[in-house]
This record gives sequence, structure tokens and C-alpha cells, in this order.
Amino acid sequence: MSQAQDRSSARRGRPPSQKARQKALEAARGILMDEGLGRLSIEAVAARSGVGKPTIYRHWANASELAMEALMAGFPAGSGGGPAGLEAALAAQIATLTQAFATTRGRQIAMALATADPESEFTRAFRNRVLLSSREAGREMIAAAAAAGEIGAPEDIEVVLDMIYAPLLYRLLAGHQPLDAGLGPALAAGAMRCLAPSR
Amino acid sequence: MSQAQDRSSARRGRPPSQKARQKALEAARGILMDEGLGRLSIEAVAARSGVGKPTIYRHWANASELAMEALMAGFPAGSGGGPAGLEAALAAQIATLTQAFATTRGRQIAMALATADPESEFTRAFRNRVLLSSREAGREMIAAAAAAGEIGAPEDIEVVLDMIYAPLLYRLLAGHQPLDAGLGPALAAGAMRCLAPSR
DNA sequence: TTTCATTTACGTTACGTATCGTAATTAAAT
DNA sequence: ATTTAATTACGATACGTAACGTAAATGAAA
Repeated sequence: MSQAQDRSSARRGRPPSQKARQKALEAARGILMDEGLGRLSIEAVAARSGVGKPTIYRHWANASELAMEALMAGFPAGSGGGPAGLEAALAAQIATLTQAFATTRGRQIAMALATADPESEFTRAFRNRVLLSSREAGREMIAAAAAAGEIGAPEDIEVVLDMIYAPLLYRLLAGHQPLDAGLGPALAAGAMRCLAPSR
Repeated sequence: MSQAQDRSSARRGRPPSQKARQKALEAARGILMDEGLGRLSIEAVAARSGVGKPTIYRHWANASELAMEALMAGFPAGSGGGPAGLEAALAAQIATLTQAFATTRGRQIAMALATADPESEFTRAFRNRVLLSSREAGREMIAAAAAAGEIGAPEDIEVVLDMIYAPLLYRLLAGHQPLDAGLGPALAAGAMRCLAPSR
């Protein structure tokens, strides 16, 4: 009976197609790379992938969700959990992010962001998914260091967090300075000076 | 001032385009002739004519209205106003209709009707526009003849009207017998026998 | 075990409207 | 009289869903 019970949990009818889903994601990535975020639409993805619009709408609510998944799959979300010591942990976190953006995928995300309307659904979703979650992880690392007596209680943690993470986004979008290996240690050191007790 | 007043009745902004309207109608006629009523759609007309769908929807509420106008423009509506004498007037009216259906346009309409769902918007609209209005014109001719003393008051005018006009539609749709010149006099003579006082 | 019925997903085509940049007009300002 | 502003229509593209015939599955019946 257990086998019958196992079987009874199987859905009847035609199963959703993972193949169709992958084809849509690949087409979306192709459009993002070849033409840019502004050219990504459900119609364009359907035309390029051969996947019907109703099927695309079964997997994603709109073009922004699809774009997000097409770009973000496999991309680190900026979590903490680095080495001991606040400065080293912050430097490691930022290094992970800058390395991620240095990949082909990361550069494409950056390009997509640069061409997108800053108030678009996609840009807001990206900030939430990567930058704000990185920022929250940083807040937790700083709070843990203060609780351990490694630093004093920060006077204005919001400003410090912005000083750490805003340059990431700024360099990403403006492209005037590189997101290189030196950024992590520099930002971490700057944060430590900001967090040192004032004299 | 009257000129200014005349001018004030002119609409501001871009005038609706009669050219666009004619292009849509021509494309609709082309589709009806080449492919049949079932293939006429707003998308197909837009694609064939180059007229945008929003523009088509400004002129017609749906594909059925467009089809009706594409087919019916210039087609007689089955009005009365024929010669004196009921039998001659009825024969003339039916002759006008059968001649209209004998034209290329008329045959196309017939073909369009034959392939259409009998309950479709289009078929119902056709019945309203041509057959029912013909039937009402017939009713008026019969009522006028009765008022003039040419015939007695009909006992069951609805049956008589059906006997006159139903064969038109039946021959049109079934195609088993021709809509020829003999039909008008035959139906008119039959009507007169039906309208003669019973003995 | 095989066949049939039922259920759910797929892709095609169409619908009817939204948004946008451009075009064609009239009205107002200069 | 000319220029500028305002208004309305146009066509392109996209949206998100409806309807339909077909495909791919499971469950029931024979």
C-alpha cells in the first residue's frame, strides 16, 4: 500500500516541462547579453525560445522575474560567514562580491543594471537581493564584533554601512573605477577607522 | 463670426484616416475571398493591411462588424418600393435580392455564410441586416395591399412571410437549387395564393 | 496487462488594451 | 503671417489571458 500511497502523491496529467523552463531561461540570457535588459520581454523570449507565452507565465509572473532568474542563478547573495575578526570578515565579503562581478556573468549583470531604469522592478529587485542582503550581513558582522568587545558600540551604523556598500554599487554602475581586489581591504580598513572610538 | 463658429466645430488634433479605414476594409475583403470567413481576424487584417490594431478597433468593435461592412458595402438591403400591385412588388423585391446574390460579391457573401457558424455574430447580423429587413419590407407591402383592398386581411402573415423569405436563405445556404430569376415570380405567386381568401 | 478515461501542460493563435514616439491637425501667442 | 502649444490619431510593440487541439502523464476498467 505504501507504494500505492507514494504513487497517489504524483500529480495526474501532463507534468510541467523543465525543458521548456530551461529553454526560456536560456533565451532570456541570450537577449540580455545580445540586446540588453530593455529589450527583454515575454514576447521576445517566447519568439526566441519557442516556448509559448502561457507556459512562460506559468513559471514567472512577469519579465522582471524572468530576467532576475536568468541573471541571478548561481550568483552569490553577499552573505557573511567569513574569517574571524571584523576587518578580515568585511574584506572577505566584499572580495566575494567583487570577484562575482568580475566574472562574465557579473559583468553582464552590471551592464544590465547600468542600462536599466533605476526605478525599474528589476533594479529594485537586484538591490534587495544582493546589495541590501550584503548590507544586512555586514550589519550582523559589526554587531557581533561589538558584542564581543572587538569594537565599541557604533555611533551611526547606517552611515558606516553605506560607506562600505554604496561604493560597490557606485563603481558597478558608473564604471569609473574598477571593482578590483584592493577594494575589499580598503573599504574594510575605512570601516574600522570609522568604527574606532572618537578621541 | 459664423466662419469662426464653423471652424470651432472642426475637431482639434489629427483627423481620423479614411485611407487607413479603406485599407483595412480592402484587406478584410481579400481575406474573406482568399481564405474564408473563419480566417478573418483583427490580427490578420492588421497584418495584411498595415493598419494598426488600435486603429482598426477605433472603426469597428470586433471582427464581425468589420466582416459585415467589408461584405455589405454597396449590397442592397432588400427594401420595398417596387411596382404597383402586390405580386409584382414582391417579385421585384426578390428579383433584386437574387440578382445581388448572383454577383461575385453576392456569391462571396453566400460562401461566407455557408462556412460560418449559424449562431455566429456574423450570421445573426446578416439575417438582421438583409433577410429580416427584407421580411419587414414584405410585411409592409402586404399590409399596404390589404389596406388598399387589393387583398383580404391576411390570416397568418408570419407564416406567409416565412414562406416567401425562408426559401431565399435556404437556397443560399444549401445551394441545392439556384437563386435564379424564376424564384421571384414563383414565390410571389405562391404568396398570392396563400393570401387569397380561403373557400 | 492492456485499453480507455481523465487530468494537466504545452504551443498556437487571437483577443483587446496599454504605452509610447511620431504625425497631422487646430488654436493661441507672438 | 509665423511660430509654438495643445490635441487627437496613427502604428509598433508588448501585455496577459482565452480558447483550442494536441501531448504526456496517472487512474480506472476490462
